[in-house]
Amino acid sequence: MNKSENIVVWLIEDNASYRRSVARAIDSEAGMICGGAFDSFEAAQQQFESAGDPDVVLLDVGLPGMDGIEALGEIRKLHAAANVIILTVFDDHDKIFRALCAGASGYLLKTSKVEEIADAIRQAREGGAPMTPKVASRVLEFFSKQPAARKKNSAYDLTAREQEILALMSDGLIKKEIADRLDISSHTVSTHLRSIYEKLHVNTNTGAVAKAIREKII
Amino acid sequence: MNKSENIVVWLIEDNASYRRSVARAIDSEAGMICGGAFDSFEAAQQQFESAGDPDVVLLDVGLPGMDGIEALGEIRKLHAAANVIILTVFDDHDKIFRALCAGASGYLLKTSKVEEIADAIRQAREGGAPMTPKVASRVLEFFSKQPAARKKNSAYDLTAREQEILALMSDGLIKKEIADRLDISSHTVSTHLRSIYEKLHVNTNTGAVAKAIREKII
DNA sequence: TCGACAATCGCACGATGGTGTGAGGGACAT
DNA sequence: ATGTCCCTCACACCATCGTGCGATTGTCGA
Repeated sequence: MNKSENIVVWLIEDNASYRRSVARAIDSEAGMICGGAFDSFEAAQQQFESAGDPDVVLLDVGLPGMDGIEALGEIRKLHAAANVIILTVFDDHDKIFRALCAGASGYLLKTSKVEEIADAIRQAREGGAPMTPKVASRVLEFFSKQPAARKKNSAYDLTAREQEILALMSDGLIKKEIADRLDISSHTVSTHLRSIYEKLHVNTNTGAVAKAIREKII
Repeated sequence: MNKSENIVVWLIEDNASYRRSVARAIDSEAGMICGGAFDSFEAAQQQFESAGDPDVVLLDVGLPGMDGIEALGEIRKLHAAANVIILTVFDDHDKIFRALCAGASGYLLKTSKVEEIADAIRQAREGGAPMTPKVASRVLEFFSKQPAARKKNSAYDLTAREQEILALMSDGLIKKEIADRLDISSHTVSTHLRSIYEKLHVNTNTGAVAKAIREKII
């Protein structure tokens, strides 16, 4: 966050009048300030060093030039701490899905009232996921189409702790890191892994990870 | 929706005092009414015919008796039109994920203020997905771990040999076994793995295997 | 012809992992 | 109360791995 209490918001939007309108709405809101308004990602990019760091970026994914989703990826790389909220007219499944996968913190349609944008910015800073109802329903739809809500654990009878450790190892962590993360001894991790290997009928870390991911145990 | 303008809310929650507190908050809110407050799903079930139909159901997944997620499924079957909002103390990944897959319209933690519950009910009726920030961040996390978007499609530029070795390691083979299988020296396997790790930006065998499988490189 | 690169092989070091063996405490059901 | 899990921790031995530092081939395009 910023040293001041204000949330610094950047706006990347090619439509000049809409951009001004949103920028004004943000500035008139207490607790936040529009620190930059750009008509393309490239324009914003040049300011990333000179103009301080944004807390929140409002991004249109229908930008000319670079594809909006790629821009999102770039922003995330340049600025992992910033929350990126998509603000666009597109509500198709693919754009929404790709944006969320690329690390968007929220997804608003331009049908939203400008006053609601301020709320969304605050929500995003609190770890929330501000979404227009229409977008939210598509996200829920995605989950409800997920098959079977994941059955227990495919007959391997892993305990909760074992699954936890297996999951961490499948993220590439080594024993010591897992031990630190769970705040237990690395010897204990070894003991759990021993049980996991036995239950999965493998005898290497790679074998366990492969089986875990392939059979969707984790 | 109901013929009246009021949103009819049912509450299934075993803690009596919390139940009363929430019921009161709903009734005191304009535009909605608590049409039923039950301490278990079974109790609610008996009223499903006699007591009219709820528009929204607030459901605790930590109920005694039937598992909350199963109850959610039952409610969805008996009442496809109702929005079910989970209201619980549990914020673990598994419960959230299973609830959303089972068709929940929202997921609130009991740390929420009772006043926020009314907002959530309205959001749900508008097709939104009311979620406590903590829950929302877990949902986002889920998407950001989806490989779909970041697949520039094998943008990792692995050579054929590297892919071959990565595939074998993802089957649980160790270096020596891979060397034997390919009829090359284990040192050579080491060299290839070195390149693989560099290209995938990992530094452990498990990390490489996890990335390989999840991003469908192999 | 020359450089870039893939594929092969080697050695050595320290770090990490797998496994045998052992143990204590807590939760829970018979 | 007794036994059965689960989780926890410990030590030791050896295998395996990650990596820095080499090296020699062959292919392929510039």
